[in-house]
Amino acid sequence: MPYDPSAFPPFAVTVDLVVLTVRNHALCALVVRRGEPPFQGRWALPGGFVRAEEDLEAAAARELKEETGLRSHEPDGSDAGAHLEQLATYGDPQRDPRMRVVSVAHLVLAPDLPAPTAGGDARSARWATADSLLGSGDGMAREGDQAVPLAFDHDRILLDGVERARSKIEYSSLATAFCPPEFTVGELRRVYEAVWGVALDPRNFHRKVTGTPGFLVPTGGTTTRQGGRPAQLFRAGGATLLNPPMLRPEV
Amino acid sequence: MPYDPSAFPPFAVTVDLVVLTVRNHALCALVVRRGEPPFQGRWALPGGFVRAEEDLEAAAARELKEETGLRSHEPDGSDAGAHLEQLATYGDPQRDPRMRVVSVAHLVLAPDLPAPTAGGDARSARWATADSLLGSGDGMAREGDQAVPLAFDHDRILLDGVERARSKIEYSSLATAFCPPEFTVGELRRVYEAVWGVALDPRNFHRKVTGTPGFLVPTGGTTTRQGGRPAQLFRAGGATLLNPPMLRPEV
DNA sequence: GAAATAGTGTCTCTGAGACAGTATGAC
DNA sequence: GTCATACTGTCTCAGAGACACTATTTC
Repeated sequence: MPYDPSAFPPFAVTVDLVVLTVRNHALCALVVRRGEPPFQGRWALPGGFVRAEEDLEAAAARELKEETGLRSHEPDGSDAGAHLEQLATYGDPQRDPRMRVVSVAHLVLAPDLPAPTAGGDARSARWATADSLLGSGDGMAREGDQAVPLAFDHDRILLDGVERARSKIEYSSLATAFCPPEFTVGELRRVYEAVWGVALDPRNFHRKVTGTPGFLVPTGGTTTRQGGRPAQLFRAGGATLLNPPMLRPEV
Repeated sequence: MPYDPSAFPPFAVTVDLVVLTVRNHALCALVVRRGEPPFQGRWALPGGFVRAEEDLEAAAARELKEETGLRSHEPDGSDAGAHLEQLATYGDPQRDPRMRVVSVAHLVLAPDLPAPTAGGDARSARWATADSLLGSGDGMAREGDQAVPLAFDHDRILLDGVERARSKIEYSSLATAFCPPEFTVGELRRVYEAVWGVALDPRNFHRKVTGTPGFLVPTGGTTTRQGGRPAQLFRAGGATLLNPPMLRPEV
């Protein structure tokens, strides 16, 4: 097939967002209720069309802002914005019943937030635990007792996003993206426990994270917001790749 | 922006391929010479348009077949095809000077092959070492003594593909995708050495790979094609994730 | 015989996990 | 005081890396 720009099939390109946070010791994802067909009334991942002169990452950052008010991280690392990275691209010809849509999914990791602000085209938005959305592996989202799958192929996209997050906090410092700017070792441990769904030994965890160079930087302050003995406050250090990595138990 | 399929910007969607192999103890990538503008006469990654009713992975497999004659791996793992996986998607509005093109890059890992068959729209195709294409980090492809960058943003795509391959053989059994169906421990070690650009201790490597469950399965045969004492032949075992992982030195 | 590659044994050091014990707050 | 959490120390075991040594081929 010659590379002929005048004869290409028409595609729509969208971005979809897997926005994850940790709330109440559980990994949660942001879902919005669809206001129009297809899948009207069903829950879906936030997202929308890429504009004609817009980069993919810019489109993802714009949708994130519109749906949650969150800013994404600046490349210089200067702000407290959420982490945003490209996840994967989904282009099954049948994934949207109306037309050919290729969606570039992005993964967003954010600290715990107030209730989401439903903006733009979303009738409503909410945080749902990843477990309830992914069900027992049957791809059904639980709403009350009713099992309803997410719209389009968003179950698959969410699963890929959750798995990316679970593996990436092993060898990178990304778990700090789920924490506020200052946090304790115990709070960071609860992030790992929520994302992996396991219990970790607090003593070994403490020794490990404080001993990994560049992971945590003490800020000097302390807090007792978890009760018990005051805990040192830390912020994320400059390291992005952890060496040695954090190991997920029972792999 | 409402999800309105009748008002979307026009996009072209392509697949580009980072096809890697190991030849003469060096990691090599497949490049094709462009026959038309833009970037006429320059080297580029193989690729082409996604067809109207074609899945992204199917388009990548089709382009691979057209440009190299290689079949990609069937999902049931029954054949000896090359490994193919999605890499990332590149959609800078300026990446193609003619129009808005979003390219879904795929990574292909293949055993050493005869000279590539230039098919379809490629004037010619060749294997070039990753080092020569990536230069000293300056993004220039060497041809003789002349430094010529790859077309479009293919330098960036190639770099991402090489980095994916380098990291993925650490924790998966994908290094066997560079080997013929039956291979020796020494041949597998030379794959790691070529991809990582390091020297590994043959004795520790042997103990490690033969001790990792599910990585290698002895076929019973032996070969002396490397000279010296006859070496056992192995084929890839069922394991895809290695536990414990192979560790890249000096990280 | 020399040279080359394959494969085993053994030592040391690092780090993960188990878990005892101490420190410091709220009540 | 009790309770909860933070933090430190110590033990054991697995595995990575260094490297001596043996095995089996070609020349």
